[in-house]
Amino acid sequence: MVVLEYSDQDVNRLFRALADATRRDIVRRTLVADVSVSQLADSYEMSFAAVQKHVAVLEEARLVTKEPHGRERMVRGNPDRIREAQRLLDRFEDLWRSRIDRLDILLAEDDPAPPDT
Amino acid sequence: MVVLEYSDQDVNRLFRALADATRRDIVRRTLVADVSVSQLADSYEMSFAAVQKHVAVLEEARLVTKEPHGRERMVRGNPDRIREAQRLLDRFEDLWRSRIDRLDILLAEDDPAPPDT
DNA sequence: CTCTAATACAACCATTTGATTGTATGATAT
DNA sequence: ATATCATACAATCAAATGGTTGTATTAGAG
Repeated sequence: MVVLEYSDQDVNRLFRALADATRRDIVRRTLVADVSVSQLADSYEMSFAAVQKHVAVLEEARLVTKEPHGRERMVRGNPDRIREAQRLLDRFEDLWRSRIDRLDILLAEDDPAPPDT
Repeated sequence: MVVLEYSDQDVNRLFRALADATRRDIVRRTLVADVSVSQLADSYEMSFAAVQKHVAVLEEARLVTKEPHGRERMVRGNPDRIREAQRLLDRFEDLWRSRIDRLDILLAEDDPAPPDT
């Protein structure tokens, strides 16, 4: 099994990009269907340039890709990157479970019968 | 089934807290075992106050809790909150899948036989 | 009781972030 | 050919972030 490794910077960018409501909304919309930057800009109460920057942050985080289509850029959500984020969180859960497991072993050891007699 | 709702602010804090390598490391360590703030501070190349602030950010995000134990505060990772983050990401995946499903329906409709004759 | 270790908290500072406006460029439609 | 729409990008700015040092408080050790 291939365990992909991520740099701290990379993971920082990923979670940072998700830490903004407008950006999360952009990701949602572009997972459902391809949308141009200007279509996105129409939806939010901020300047075109501001939306453009949010898209750029998402692109750096690889949560979306942009594809030129004539004079507009279609923004496409990247489901793989969402899954990568999920896998990163899975590792945290694994740590927690390993703690519980070790605790169980300890309890099993000194409660009913001493092990390995 | 209960669908919990989160405010944008709450989700922002959650992902923001995860967007820092030191903080992620603190979460990992405190999921594995309870650790005091000063024990944590010893591990990182920064001041005690800086580590204290990171713990505060994690606490605000509810990724850890602090429990007084004598003169020290034990920091404990909160696995439930990790799971909440995972569930938020699941919803993004759901959107993607719904897109695929709709696409499949479209393809099924006009390819082999027209539906509903 | 006194000293010290662990924490809390305020003030400060540099950098980053999230937004703005303005200007430039490229593709389309008329 | 030209006007316009979609985008890119620079400069600017206020607020938030991530770090520092210094001071105060509190609990435990000697």
